[in-house]
Amino acid sequence: MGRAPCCDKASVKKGPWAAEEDAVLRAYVAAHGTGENWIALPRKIGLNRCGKSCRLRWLNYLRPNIRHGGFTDDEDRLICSLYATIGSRWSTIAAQLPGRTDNDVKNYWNTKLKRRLLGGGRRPIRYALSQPRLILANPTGAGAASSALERMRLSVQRRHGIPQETTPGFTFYGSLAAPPWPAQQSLFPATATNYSGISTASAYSGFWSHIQTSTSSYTAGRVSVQDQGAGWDSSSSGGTTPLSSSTTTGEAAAGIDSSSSTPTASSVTFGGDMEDEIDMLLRQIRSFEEEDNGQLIGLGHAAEAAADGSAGSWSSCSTPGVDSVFHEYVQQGFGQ
DNA sequence: AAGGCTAGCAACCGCACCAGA
DNA sequence: CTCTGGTGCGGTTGCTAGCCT
Repeated sequence: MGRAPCCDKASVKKGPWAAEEDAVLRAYVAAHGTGENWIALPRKIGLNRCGKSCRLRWLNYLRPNIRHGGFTDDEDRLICSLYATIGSRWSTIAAQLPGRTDNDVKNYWNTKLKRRLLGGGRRPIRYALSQPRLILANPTGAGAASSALERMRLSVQRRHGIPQETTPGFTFYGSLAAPPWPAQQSLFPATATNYSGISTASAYSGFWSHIQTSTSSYTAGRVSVQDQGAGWDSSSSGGTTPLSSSTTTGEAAAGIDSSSSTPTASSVTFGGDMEDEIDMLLRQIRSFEEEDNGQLIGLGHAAEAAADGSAGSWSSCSTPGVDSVFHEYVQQGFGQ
């Protein structure tokens, strides 16, 4: 049984807001604030709009100190870094950018940054790329090379010298001879959920769960990671993987259209709690930064550099201060 | 000049979370 | 404890201006 709609969709006005509507909403919020019920607000002020639409209009457009467009290089880098770290948590990313809204950041990422860094996308690029595009050696499916996820994954694979798997799917995780981060070093006091209870496999899958667009096939794969990761201790991570399960089909790596499902909070978390997750992410960041300061593992030839630039290298968008951003994020109560 | 195509962006949709009844 | 309704969030869609052929 579905829940009742918040308003009568058939009777409320949709589409672009008129200047008069903006003025009415702005005047009301200026006088009464936003503490009241958004659902009841439009009726109260005589707007034939859905309450959610009013809220969205206010947050994304009418709110004071909103900035539109003109993203700076620093903002670009911060968005890239945070996206690489926490995935598509646009509200969290936007919280680090004063005056920016999650919608703005999301649109900016989807229309500019993603294309710039990863190439490809829903719509073809008309302009020439400054660097050659990476051609996947393993085009297992029609969309394999165009998947942003795959590009990110390949980027990290290259960074860590992980050979491309001929088997599609999540075997990437299992192919790690050793986790790419230092030994466990929790930033948090002991909690009910002990970090040591989480395998490197599930930790890594947790990291990727933030970057991966949520597809139905991926969700199936992730579930298998969770289910099986519990029994996969670090001592077994160098060998065969429990991830090459029947749920990881070629589709999982083939760049399935992300429109097939709506990601949810529960679908982007893993078997640990929030603190575990943040802890793991911080170590991941540190690991990347240590690599940047030292030598890249297993990348010895010039072709990699060219490929890196075209397929989405973290180094091209990492921000030195991302660690502090995350500390701040944690201190602020995980962005709340 | 006109039609087609694309990028950019505003807005909508649907789901999950959470608080209060 | 369960249910209900409001809110927040991320993904997707649709519109429009501008560019290209």
